[in-house]
Amino acid sequence: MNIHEIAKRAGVSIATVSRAFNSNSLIKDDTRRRILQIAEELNYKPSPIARGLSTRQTDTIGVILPDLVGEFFMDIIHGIDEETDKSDKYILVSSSHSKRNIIEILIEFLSSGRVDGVVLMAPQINKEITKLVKKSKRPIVLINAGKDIEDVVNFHIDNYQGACINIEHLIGHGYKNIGMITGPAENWDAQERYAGFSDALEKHNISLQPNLIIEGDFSIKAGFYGFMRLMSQPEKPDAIFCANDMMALGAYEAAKTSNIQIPNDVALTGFDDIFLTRLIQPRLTTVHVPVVELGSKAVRYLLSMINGDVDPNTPYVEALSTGLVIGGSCGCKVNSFHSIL
Amino acid sequence: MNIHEIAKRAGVSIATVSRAFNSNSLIKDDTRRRILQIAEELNYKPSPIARGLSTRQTDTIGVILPDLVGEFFMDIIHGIDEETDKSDKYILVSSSHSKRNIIEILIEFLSSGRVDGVVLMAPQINKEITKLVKKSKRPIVLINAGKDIEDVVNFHIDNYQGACINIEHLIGHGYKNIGMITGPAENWDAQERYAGFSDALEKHNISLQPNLIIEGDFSIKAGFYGFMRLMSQPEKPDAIFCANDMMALGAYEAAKTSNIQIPNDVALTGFDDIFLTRLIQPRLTTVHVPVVELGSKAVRYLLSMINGDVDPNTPYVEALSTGLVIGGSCGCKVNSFHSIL
DNA sequence: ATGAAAGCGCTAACAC
DNA sequence: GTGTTAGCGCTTTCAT
Repeated sequence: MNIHEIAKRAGVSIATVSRAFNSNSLIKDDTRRRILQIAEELNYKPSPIARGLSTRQTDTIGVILPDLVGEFFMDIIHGIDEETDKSDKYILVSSSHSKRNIIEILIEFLSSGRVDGVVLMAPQINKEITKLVKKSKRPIVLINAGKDIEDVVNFHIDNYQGACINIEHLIGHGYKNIGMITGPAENWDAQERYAGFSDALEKHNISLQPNLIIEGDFSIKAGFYGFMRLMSQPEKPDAIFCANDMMALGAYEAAKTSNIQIPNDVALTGFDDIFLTRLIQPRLTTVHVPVVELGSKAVRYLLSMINGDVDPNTPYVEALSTGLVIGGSCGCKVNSFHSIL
Repeated sequence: MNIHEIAKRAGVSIATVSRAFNSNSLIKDDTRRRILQIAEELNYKPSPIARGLSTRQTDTIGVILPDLVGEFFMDIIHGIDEETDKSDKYILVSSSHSKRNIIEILIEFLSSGRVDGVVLMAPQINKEITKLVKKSKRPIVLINAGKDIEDVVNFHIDNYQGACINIEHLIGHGYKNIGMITGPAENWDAQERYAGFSDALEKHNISLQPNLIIEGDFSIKAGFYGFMRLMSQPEKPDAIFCANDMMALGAYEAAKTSNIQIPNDVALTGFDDIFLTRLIQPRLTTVHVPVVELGSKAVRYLLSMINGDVDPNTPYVEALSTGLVIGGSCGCKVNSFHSIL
């Protein structure tokens, strides 16, 4: 069942059939209806592949992620799917978890004509990638590329602001000796969260005590041992900010092991708002990160680059701001239990 | 940069260039090398779109899922991605979460020539879907379609067996009054898990006590209230099998609320092996479900249907068997803590 | 072993 | 308004 068949049955040329499906052209309303009618009966839809060959448009968006495990990536995909769904676009998902590396996938996507544009998230955006992005014919939107990447289109979470509100909340509680278990030094999110922490303290004239800063790696384990070390010092912190929720969970375990009460003995906050934090007692006070929205905003922007609503060559950076989820771990009185039922 | 350009530079016809890239044809090894060499230098790759128009092959697999949130779906995608990656195939992911329904997506995928085959998971496979599947020109593999769906290709988790080993383990501990919080009656997984529970009891001559069976809906809430009801009866269970881990978590909360000790006062087991179960104390004894493998096995089979290694019209059903993850909640002595660090 | 040419199904000038 | 026709980039008979 192809365009010729429909043309024959409708007694028109294939061009007319094509016009009937590409609404904008000039074609008598009557003929269009008749053609669409016939097509409907024969269950005919123009082939996107063939159309793609002609128009260089495939109606599909490439999504490249560093990995495919974990809430974060799932939420990104979810956000993208929600948005592409509305515009009848499809998503081609690829991750660089194993042998294939990001660059290769990106090049393949771009040069093959498989996709009209790409949403790209890489563990770290380097020179090579930015060069590729800038000289690409197809639009590309980066996700979480780091806020220093400014000459491209980049949507990212405002980690700095998230850390600030987190710390200011702790300061509001009156804590003075605020410690932090950071993320890995080379990680950009981690750096921003640390910067927010440090600046928030400074802003409120609270001295940052180096011995209350411990470098972690975002793992439960790091949270566990980080907490242990912090609490076994002579000068203990009265509050600890964990750079992510996983480490906060490790800290909870450590607290339980050492019989330390949260928040009475020490307050605790996290970052990410993963599902798990709702289930522990007291519920963790953490920073909500709008990941689904990150995905949908990024792809919405990509779509408007594709259809020409915004100039693909104009750099654009948007930071999605975060919010604080209040649990009991910071010292607030909340009934965390109701939230899960 | 297209095939003509390469042909011109290599001083051959486009047919020869095409042959050079489609290894099987007969072409002088020398010419092939020269052509490939030139293509390499010019960074040329044949367009999959154009090739698709000719061959009706797109090297992409459609993946249709009921939703995109949650560990389960992520793991499925992960498994599929791992496998398609190896074969240089791409995956087009779509979910039917919102307005688009499964049938529409399926039809679109199949009729549009966008994909070479489909991995399909629907909340429930009905007559309409099976009909579509059977008359489809492109191969389709179902996931978790229910074990009664036998005239198609279907990979599913062996829920029955999982429930059996779970219950037999409890029986091994010596429990006699084993209760269950089931899943929703209309859910197929739930039915199988209940059947495994019931048959395991019967097999070991333990009477099933109707008042120890409570219907839940897989939610934390259902687990909470189910546990409460079970434990407030005159004849309490000495062990409770929750049809999924989420309900088990609810049960943990209920136990904590009511000051009931697990496993001393009552043993508890779950099903699914979600990440969370590793973090609670005592760690939950649950059934590990090989979801990643489910995805990769399904797509591997699909790929061999596509390349003709197996007959696409021969029905095939495979049940992936599950394993028991021993935590402390069933009464076993384990140091559950080490497992997370 | 290689080339010529006819598609694959559609779009988009251009012509009428 | 509608038809004709030349591509889009590739594969694949059929010749040679």
